[in-house]
Amino acid sequence: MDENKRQRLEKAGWKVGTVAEFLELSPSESEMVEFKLALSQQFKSLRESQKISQQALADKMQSSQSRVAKIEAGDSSVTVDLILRGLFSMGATRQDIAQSMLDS
Amino acid sequence: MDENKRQRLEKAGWKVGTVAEFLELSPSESEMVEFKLALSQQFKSLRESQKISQQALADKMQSSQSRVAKIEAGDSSVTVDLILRGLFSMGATRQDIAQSMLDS
DNA sequence: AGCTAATATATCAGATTTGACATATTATAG
DNA sequence: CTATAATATGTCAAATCTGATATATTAGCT
Repeated sequence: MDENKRQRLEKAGWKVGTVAEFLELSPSESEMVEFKLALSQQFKSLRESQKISQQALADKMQSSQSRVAKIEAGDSSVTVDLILRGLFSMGATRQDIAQSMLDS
Repeated sequence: MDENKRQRLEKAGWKVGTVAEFLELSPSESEMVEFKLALSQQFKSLRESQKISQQALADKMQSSQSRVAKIEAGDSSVTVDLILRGLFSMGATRQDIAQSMLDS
């Protein structure tokens, strides 16, 4: 956001800041959120590249379609463990995951 | 394990196989275990390199000394999320973690 | 338009994980 | 050896996460 816009918004009574500030996340909490989001995105693109439905993937990873949808939606009720389980179930390797973390 | 030893052990009535086979882990489960172990090790060496006690780290990451010990012991009751929380609390970056995953 | 597969969203009981705590064991220093 | 700090291990109630289920919404097709 440019400085002009920020000043206009603040003059109009809006609190302006980062998402992390708004949610009152500590630095390490922010990192966690970003990390999880990066994994979610890798998860979604990997599934799409394999052209399988959420249901098919759910079966493969022994979960449910709704959980897969939540993973891809970045739902806060999803753990990194579950996302990783999915990635590995799709055949991703440790290297794939590390590489994608470096890229994103 | 070399083939000779395997044959001797099997003759003696021992089941011989990988840890994964013994624990009846699917390939993706094995990957998860390895992944977690790699993170645990990074966690432990990072803490030791920073020369802080488990208790001090527990305070920093808002956990408890016993949980930190369990993380470093590779206890199965520990999630990747918790390990990551610790790593980020110690100042590790996404890049640090990815890099260490590639190395290990 | 309709039809249908795919995806999203909400809820919840059961399962798992957590921090806290107690206590045991192991280092490390004097 | 004896303190004592650090680490390990076990337990458990409370918090969190999960798969299942139902249902809503969207996408793709004729």
